[in-house]
Amino acid sequence: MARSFRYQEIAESIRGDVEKGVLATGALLPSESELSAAHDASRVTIRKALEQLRGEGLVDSRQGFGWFVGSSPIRQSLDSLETIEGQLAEAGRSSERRVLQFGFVQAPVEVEALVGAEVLEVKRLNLADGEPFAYVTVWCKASLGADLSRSDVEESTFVDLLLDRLGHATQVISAIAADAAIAVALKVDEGSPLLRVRRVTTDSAGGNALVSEHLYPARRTEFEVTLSGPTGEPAGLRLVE
Amino acid sequence: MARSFRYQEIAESIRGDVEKGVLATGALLPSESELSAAHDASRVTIRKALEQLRGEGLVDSRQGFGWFVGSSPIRQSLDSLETIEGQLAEAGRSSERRVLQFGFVQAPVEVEALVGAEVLEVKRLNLADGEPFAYVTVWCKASLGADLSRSDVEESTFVDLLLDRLGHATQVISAIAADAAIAVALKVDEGSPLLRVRRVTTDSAGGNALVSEHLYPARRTEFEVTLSGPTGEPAGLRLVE
DNA sequence: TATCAAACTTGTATCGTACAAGTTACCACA
DNA sequence: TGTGGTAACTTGTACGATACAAGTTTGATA
Repeated sequence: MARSFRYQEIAESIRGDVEKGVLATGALLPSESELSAAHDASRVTIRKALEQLRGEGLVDSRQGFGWFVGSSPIRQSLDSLETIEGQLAEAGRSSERRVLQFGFVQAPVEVEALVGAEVLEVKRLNLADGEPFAYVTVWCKASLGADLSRSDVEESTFVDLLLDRLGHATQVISAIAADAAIAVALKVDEGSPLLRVRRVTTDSAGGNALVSEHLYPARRTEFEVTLSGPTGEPAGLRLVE
Repeated sequence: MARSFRYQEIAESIRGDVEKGVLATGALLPSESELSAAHDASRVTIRKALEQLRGEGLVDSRQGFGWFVGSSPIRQSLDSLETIEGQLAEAGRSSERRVLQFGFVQAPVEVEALVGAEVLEVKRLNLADGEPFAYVTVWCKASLGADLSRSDVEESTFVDLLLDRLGHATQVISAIAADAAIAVALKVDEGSPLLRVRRVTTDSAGGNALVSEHLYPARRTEFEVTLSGPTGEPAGLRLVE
């Protein structure tokens, strides 16, 4: 299936050595030059393999010192967790998705500026184990929405449906109080806090394709962010239920 | 000061061409091969320069098509902004920090499990332009907190004070309703939604060092996340005021 | 007009080399 | 005996060349 590259094979080989060998954290690996000779590959390729394993938390290195077995097996599992999107899709697949509204409408002002005046508006309630989990509104650019049916959006996520036509996304996480209609749908008290995620997804050409708003009951939902260093970039972002 | 590399010089040169040239978004750049010949550098170096400019949002590319002037000048400034931590530190430096409580106390149960029974507890109100901006509680492991004075934490952030002794961090973003005491401090109505960030920061050895809770008025604060692809990892996470 | 192939483009894997910068071990000298 | 300098390692990174995969455009041909 997936083409196998030299550096991936080497990464697997090293992973095997590390896992079956003494797995004492801190144990030193052979130097890049030695690995290079042993696997008959250039140092560049060896590094690529090692950095992949570093990404998984299996090994780490210090300049001038060497590569050693990683110290924190907890981070390892944390980092390999899926992102929000993956988890949302997963939750969506394994649970009920109830479409509350489906049709072309005049876009709200703040949406019109992004994807045009006429949009496909879909309001959807996601349930997990029978309990309402998220209240989602998607405004989809008319040209993209033209091919979609109500049962399409009931069965799959927008991301799945349009995967190859979408680019990157920007999310804004905020909190609001539940209004009456949403409180009923999500089975929470009116005025209780909700996590709100507003997302703008671009199409492959760079224009805006989707605007969506996701509302989660705060009592049942949290976002978890892992930062690689005290001042570093987030290494992963996931939805915690 | 900063050593100048070939690819950085080339990036500057291309940036100049793009900015003074026709800045119509979508305008095509010379191909990598042509740039390679023009600057007498290998394609690898040209690519590195172009990818740096892509990181700034100035240019973008499509496989088989070419490099063109970036389409979204807004994203440009967005992406170059600092991460949450940087912004928090920035906000802290340029504004008032009022210490409400400082002392060693018995840790709350959920904190005790992470950093031990006795902790340095600091409650702090951050203000920007005289307005309360965040209500922060930090529980610091006793061994680390022993060296800190009240004026230390009033003048600097914990991250600044302990920078070289801290490792990575995990954040959880959630929403809660304001209780009476916090509503007064943040000048919001009791029961109004707050964004809550709970963070566990490890020390360099991998153990837990700090537990903190940051509360932001939801009406004034949001978190923004940029995703590199529809199902990709978050490329950046920042605090939007 | 519709289709297919050729000639572009970027994307990525691989080889090589050179040098900067951090770490360790050892040897000479006070 | 201790101390300092240096040599010999290590990783980190810049740069070069090449090969091929894969997407896009263009033009020739049926």
